[in-house]
Amino acid sequence: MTLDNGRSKGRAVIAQVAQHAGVSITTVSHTLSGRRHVARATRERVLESIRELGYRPNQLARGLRTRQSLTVSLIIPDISNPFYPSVARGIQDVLKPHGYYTFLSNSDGEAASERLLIRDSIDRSVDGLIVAPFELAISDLGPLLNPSVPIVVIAPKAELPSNDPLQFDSVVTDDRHGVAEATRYLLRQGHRRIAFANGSGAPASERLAGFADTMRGAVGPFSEGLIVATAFTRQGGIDAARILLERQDRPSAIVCGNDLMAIGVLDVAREIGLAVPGDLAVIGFDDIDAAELASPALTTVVNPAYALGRSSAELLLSRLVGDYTGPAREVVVPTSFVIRASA
Amino acid sequence: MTLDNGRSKGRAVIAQVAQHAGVSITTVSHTLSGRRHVARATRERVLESIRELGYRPNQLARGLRTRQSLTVSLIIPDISNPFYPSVARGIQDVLKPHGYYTFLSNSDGEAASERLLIRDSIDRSVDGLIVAPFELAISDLGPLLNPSVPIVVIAPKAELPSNDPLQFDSVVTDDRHGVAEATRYLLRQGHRRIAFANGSGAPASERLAGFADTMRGAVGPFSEGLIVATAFTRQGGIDAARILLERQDRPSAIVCGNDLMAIGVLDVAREIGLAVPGDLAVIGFDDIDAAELASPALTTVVNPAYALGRSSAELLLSRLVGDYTGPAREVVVPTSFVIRASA
DNA sequence: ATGAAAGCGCTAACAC
DNA sequence: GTGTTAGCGCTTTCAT
Repeated sequence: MTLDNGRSKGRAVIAQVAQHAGVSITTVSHTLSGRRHVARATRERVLESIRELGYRPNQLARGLRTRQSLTVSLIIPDISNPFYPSVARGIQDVLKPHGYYTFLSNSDGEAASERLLIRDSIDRSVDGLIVAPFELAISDLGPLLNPSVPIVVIAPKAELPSNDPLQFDSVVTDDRHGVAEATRYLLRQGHRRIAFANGSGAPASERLAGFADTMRGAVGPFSEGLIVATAFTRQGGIDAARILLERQDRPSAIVCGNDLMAIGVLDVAREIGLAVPGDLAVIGFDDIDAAELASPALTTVVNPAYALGRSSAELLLSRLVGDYTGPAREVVVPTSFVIRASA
Repeated sequence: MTLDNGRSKGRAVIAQVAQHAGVSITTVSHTLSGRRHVARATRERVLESIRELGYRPNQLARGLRTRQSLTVSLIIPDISNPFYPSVARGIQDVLKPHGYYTFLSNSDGEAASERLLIRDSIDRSVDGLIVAPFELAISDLGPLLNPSVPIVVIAPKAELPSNDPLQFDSVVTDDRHGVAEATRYLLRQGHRRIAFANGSGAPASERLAGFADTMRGAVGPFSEGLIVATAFTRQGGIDAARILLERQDRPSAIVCGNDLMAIGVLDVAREIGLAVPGDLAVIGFDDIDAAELASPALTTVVNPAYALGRSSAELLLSRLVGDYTGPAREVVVPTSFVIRASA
């Protein structure tokens, strides 16, 4: 017998429903999908069988057949970094209502890992990808995307050579502008010896540029020693602060690559007895929840994580549901600047 | 022609590899899986074809056939709640090395949503589930799990009627004990009017019990008014504090259902000019990153999120790889108590 | 208004 | 050591 009917245990499959209702598999399929008319009486009967058997369609099988898995993959550096949960939430809030499930993977910012995760995701037939690359250059993405699955990248607004066109949909924040605004604020307060505590990876360069551009414009060439790069973590901030604050001519203000680093800077300021903002002004980036909680509360550039998530998902969705097939788009999500107590 | 060969675009499939290498599909499959010996020369040829065509097996098809999707579903209330990212990270850190991908879904703590997500996950043929139920009672899970897919629940240690046995693998924290410890600490400091600001949902009852038990033991029956239940959020803490601190005989200490609430309590203490811990001692629960950052830094019960994640994934994994098929297990992850500045 | 049958891309008996 | 073939559970031509 070809049909494993009467399998009393386990999930019912479509063939059992068909037999139970006395119709063909095709008819069951169509009463479910509504893609073809089914006589009222037949439909009722099928529906009743479905209920009785507790039938639920197997999405794997469906996906194999339709080439649509209703699945999306989100690849970020680390969900433990408080910036990303909101991004993830924003994405899911727009995707879930459309029936998409989301794979979440942490790349730890390693290029090899990012590459692997993209490949693996595609192997799993995801319908789309949202990637926040950290080490991987955007130009590296192309070759990985052989079968053209839509991807949107979340990144700092890139200073891309204007000759090569946008390759992928992307949602970007104007990190450069955000840091510039923060730096100008400090300048206006009269600070002149301002340092920049940077992390590494994708977000680092634009943030640095925003700082360096502004400083050069205002005070001319400035000491290289005022720029130090560690990591985008609290410890990174601690390390950077130790270096910066040991200088004989220590800075009166430090702009940080992100809030986590700023919190680290606050740690060492407290440790060595520097009053913030009296002796040292500190500015962060991101505006994670903890920024407001730090003492003093962090003055920071807000990186709208949730909005970033939503926008990227909307971009992706427009391709998934097929109402957009045009060239790559870039949506810029504006940053803003929030003045609290640390500067 | 049955075989869609020469499809110059898109992904190569196994049949193309087979043809290119001049072998059968079976042989390709076996050189990949290693589940049957393939002559060295043949294998080399196949491998070369695979490389040349850039072939990658379709995991959906594989999953359909093998009934193993290498996929796990994680259902939590909200990834934006700072407690959960570490849980998620812990899970992924143990699952990913074994090839499992993780679906992440937010239930927002609604029973209907939790139920739906479990069903949908199963429809997608996940190999296992990890659920942190908020509204859904554990006993509600049974019916949803018709085809026995392994599930592990992350929950506060339940006071289950000792007659009915454990139904599912679970990893629990001894919330009751944790809160009791915190309460005893306050008692030892001489506090007598101690209030409890609770949230709602699964974690609420055990935490309350830990408080109430201890209080009754120490000071006898105490005013019901000292217990208020709002929500496990910062705003919930604010609401609770307003109620509690308006009393003519306001408490000298408040134990909170979680850190977010404690932070909210701190907000109103500051607002109405109460010194913490001088005028009011505050204790939280969870020890999220922000707890240390709050001012004053929160004295709190540490709920080891990352360990919870790891343990639950290990429990699940033991069933997935099939070396455990016994009865449901419960692993208790101990809480600890960290004394900082708020109490 | 409904069915038969082909096949999505793969694995695994069952041959030889 | 390798190939043939029958599915996994579904959707979708193509018939009638």
